[in-house]
Amino acid sequence: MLVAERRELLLTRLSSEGKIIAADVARELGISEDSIRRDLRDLAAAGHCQRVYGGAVPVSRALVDYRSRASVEPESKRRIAARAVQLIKPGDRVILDGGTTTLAVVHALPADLEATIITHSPTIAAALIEHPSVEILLLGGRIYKHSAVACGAAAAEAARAITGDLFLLGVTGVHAEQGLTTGDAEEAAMKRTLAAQAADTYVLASAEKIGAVSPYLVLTLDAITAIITDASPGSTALQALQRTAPAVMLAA
Amino acid sequence: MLVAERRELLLTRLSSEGKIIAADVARELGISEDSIRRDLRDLAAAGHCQRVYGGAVPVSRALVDYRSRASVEPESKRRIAARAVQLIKPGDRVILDGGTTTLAVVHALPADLEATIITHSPTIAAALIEHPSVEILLLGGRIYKHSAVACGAAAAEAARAITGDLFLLGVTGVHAEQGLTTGDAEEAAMKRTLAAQAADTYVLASAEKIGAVSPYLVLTLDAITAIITDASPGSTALQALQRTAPAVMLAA
DNA sequence: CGTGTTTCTGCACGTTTCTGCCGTATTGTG
DNA sequence: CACAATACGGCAGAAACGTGCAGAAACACG
Repeated sequence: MLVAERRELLLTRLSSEGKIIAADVARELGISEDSIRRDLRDLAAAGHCQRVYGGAVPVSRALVDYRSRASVEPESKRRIAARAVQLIKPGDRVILDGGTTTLAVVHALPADLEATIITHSPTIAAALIEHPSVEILLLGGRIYKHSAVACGAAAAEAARAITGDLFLLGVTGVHAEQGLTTGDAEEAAMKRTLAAQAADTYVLASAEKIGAVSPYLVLTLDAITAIITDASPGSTALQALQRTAPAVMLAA
Repeated sequence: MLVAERRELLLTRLSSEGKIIAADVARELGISEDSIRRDLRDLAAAGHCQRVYGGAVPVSRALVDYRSRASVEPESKRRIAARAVQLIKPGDRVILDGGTTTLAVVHALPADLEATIITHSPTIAAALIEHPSVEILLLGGRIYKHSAVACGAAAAEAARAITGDLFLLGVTGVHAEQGLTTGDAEEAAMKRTLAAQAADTYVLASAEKIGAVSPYLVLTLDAITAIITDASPGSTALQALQRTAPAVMLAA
């Protein structure tokens, strides 16, 4: 059996059964687990599957990436947020995406900043209420509990009624070829709509998002202004990105 | 079964049932409670759920925690909220006003309630995200910081696009002659607009609001269906109200 | 055909992760 | 306060992982 053939079989099996258990496949095919592990490692590197302990699962489930998320310390989000805040000029209309990274942006805003923050996240809006000077514009609609933001037709319509100077976007995957991706289709559409309303779009992505791919495309890399990340400059995923992305801003 | 698979199952179960009981899951899956506890601990560390004694509940993406905050709410608000919740029938479209009393209503909602909650308060919406089954419709607009709700032209327009079966209204003054009053003109107008969209309007007012008057009129008493309060039946203010108001429901 | 190179494969070894158990501490309940 | 349920940390065995290595197969090229 050819290697390529075997790997194809792995992918087929992955989509049909929703998972791969390395030990099982190795026994069925009569080859060592080492080879299967090597296959899975390569497939994962190519973005075709997600490696987990004992085997692999489809990328579509990558949103539950426990190991990497467990290692996400608030410190990295705080650094990224601090860098993002520097982009905001007094009087700007800032469109702020939902998510924990953008929530960190709220906490990083200078107390005397006079700007308008536009968001479709009730969580972000609720946090902003305590800020003394920013104006808050809330985009309404049906709340998707999965992502805790307003999505759908009503939210998109509300979004198209406004414009912003910059959009601070959060995604779960930033990949040199696959572009910006996230785990929910409606959410992806909403992010795209918001990006269309802003003069500049900045992506906020902590290190573990760099090189990752989620199921739904938000935007291609050429549609954004820059990526703000804390990924280490030496990482291969970041270097690949720097050859494709318009700009990469490193958060010290 | 893969570890990742099991943890995914836990999250699925968490969102579908609103909670996880470690002992139950351990028995069903035929593994030790220790492993489940370890899973829940890691998931909690990754921000996917919140650990509680005996298992886990959905994570608080909101500033206010769905459950724990309920324990620090004044007993009076809890009682009023409990009474108000009884008015909601499965499938209802409930318009929920902003404020601490209506926030207590969120915490008093049964976990299995299937209803649509419509609100112009980001705080209310953020708290509702924790609820396993209700649908949330957020009315957007400019956020007024003193009242922490969306008001103004855009919010009113969004409100006129929806209808509700009942409106749970919070005010700062309930007076036999002066009617229902509040402290902000824009806020009063928004409450009036919401009342117009609902078949029934119920006022939630703790004892100290009964007999009080604030600067801006929201509605006259004949425009509402009933008042829910915990005021003592003997108080003169309540007795005066009972001669004028359509109905007064006492929260035991 | 011969030879040097690359790729694939299995094995061995040390490391990491997972799991169940046990003793102890903590929490909830009456 | 007492009792039961639950949580936590440490421990040891098992399973899975990554890596380096060497042999085998496939390949490229003169």
